[in-house]
Amino acid sequence: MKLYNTLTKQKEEFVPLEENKIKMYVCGPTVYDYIHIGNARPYVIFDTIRRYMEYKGYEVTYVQNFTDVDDKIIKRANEENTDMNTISERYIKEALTDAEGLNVKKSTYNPRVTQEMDSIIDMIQTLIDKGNAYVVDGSVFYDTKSFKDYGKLSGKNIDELEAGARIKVDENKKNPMDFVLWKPKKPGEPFWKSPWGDGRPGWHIECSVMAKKYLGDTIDIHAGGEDLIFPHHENEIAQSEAANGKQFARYWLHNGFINIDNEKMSKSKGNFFTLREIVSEVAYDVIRFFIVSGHYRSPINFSRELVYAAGNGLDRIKNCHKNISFILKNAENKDMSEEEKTLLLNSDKFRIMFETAMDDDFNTADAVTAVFEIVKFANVTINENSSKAFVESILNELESLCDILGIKFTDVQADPETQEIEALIEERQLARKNKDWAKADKIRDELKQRGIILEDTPSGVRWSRG
RNA sequence: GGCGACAUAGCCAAGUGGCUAAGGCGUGGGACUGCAACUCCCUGAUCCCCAGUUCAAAUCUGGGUGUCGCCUCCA
Repeated sequence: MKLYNTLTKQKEEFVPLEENKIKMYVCGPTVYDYIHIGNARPYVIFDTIRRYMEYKGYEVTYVQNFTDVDDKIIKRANEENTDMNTISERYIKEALTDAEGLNVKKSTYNPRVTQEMDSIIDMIQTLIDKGNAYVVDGSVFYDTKSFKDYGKLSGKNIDELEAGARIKVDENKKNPMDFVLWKPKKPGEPFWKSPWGDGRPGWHIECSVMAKKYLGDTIDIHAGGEDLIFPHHENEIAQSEAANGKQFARYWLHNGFINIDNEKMSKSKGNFFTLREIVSEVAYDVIRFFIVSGHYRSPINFSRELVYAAGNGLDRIKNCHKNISFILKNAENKDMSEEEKTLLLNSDKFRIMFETAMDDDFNTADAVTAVFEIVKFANVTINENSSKAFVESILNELESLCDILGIKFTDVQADPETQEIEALIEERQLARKNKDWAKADKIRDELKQRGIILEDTPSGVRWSRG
């Protein structure tokens, strides 16, 4: 398994620290609103990577934080005349709902900044003790000059950064590139007690702390959006490696951005969408399929047209699953024919194709192609005369690979409505037998009004909720 | 200004030296169907431009053009 490591800027063979175990940390959202469409990409991509690693037999400890202390959350709380916790609780819940909708597996841990204050204060104190941080008037700053590897992830040179610094310089800083670890409280804002006075932590320290607490000093994989490379991840390295005296993360993975109609999504451009807004028009699984259809490091463009095209492609996969599931129900329990045995032997190539793609830096676009190849294979080879064992085998293969990509298939469950629908289908079949096309079409149209799609096949009527 | 990414069919998107350049969406034609739907068959590329390296280049090198990102606590 090879993956592209931002730290070394090349694809490397993946070797975990501990055999068969993977410690993975993914930077999570700041919970001041519903997660946006851009947040959906790391959710889906790193979940897919996790699923693939688990499929390969690794035991993955997956940590994704929630940033629940932040200016934006405080601002939102003030706007709604409530407190920060109310806002963050609400949007953590909503983010988890969206994650579930996207079929993202639950994290092993979802730590929150507000619940890790003691550990945060401890690490800041360690940095001060080691001479990597300094206190000025209730603020604590990281001294970037004290960490000789500063810039190794982003490829930036600290002197050039200073020369080109466009940020307004805090006069308390020794150095423009120094960043805040602890900031003093402001009137009306939430605060915690610390040795340097009441205040709250800076943004970067939280991830260093939570990664250490839940995964240890050195972790296998640290992931997030590409915009986090600098300064967030660069600063995490500076904090963790200075405090712990060990390498922080062995592999750094970064996903590319989602653009909207070829433009960067931003509130000022008015092209900012929450996932919830999108989902009112396009299903979660279509969004997920859209995301895995491209390579995770490339930018992808989001537009109505492209998402609908992805939805059509996904329908092709779902139709295949529906069709062969339907055939399986009535398939004869007989020995596989010689032809089927030969075909089945050949079908191994799809799994190999899939794994080859995923082993090469998680090339989900090619993995999707492998799925389409199975779909084609199934559509061509499976029919009403196929043996049960053969159909079952292909179905399992399809489900297994789709599961890694997080594509799930919902069965038509037996419910109170089902009986009625099936009675109507019976009635229509009778009408068709009598060549009463008008009546048959009327029933089909009525069911369609209710979102029920009928399809006549050689082995009976197949129906589904559209 | 500093650092970096990308440019493949109408659209999306793999492929990083070597058979006829994957796959999907869409278009058009055909088969199947009572009509549909699903499905199947057929249909598509001077690989941004120029020069170079090589027996061989979409793939490597140089130059050009174009698009974009980070350097602003935005994934």
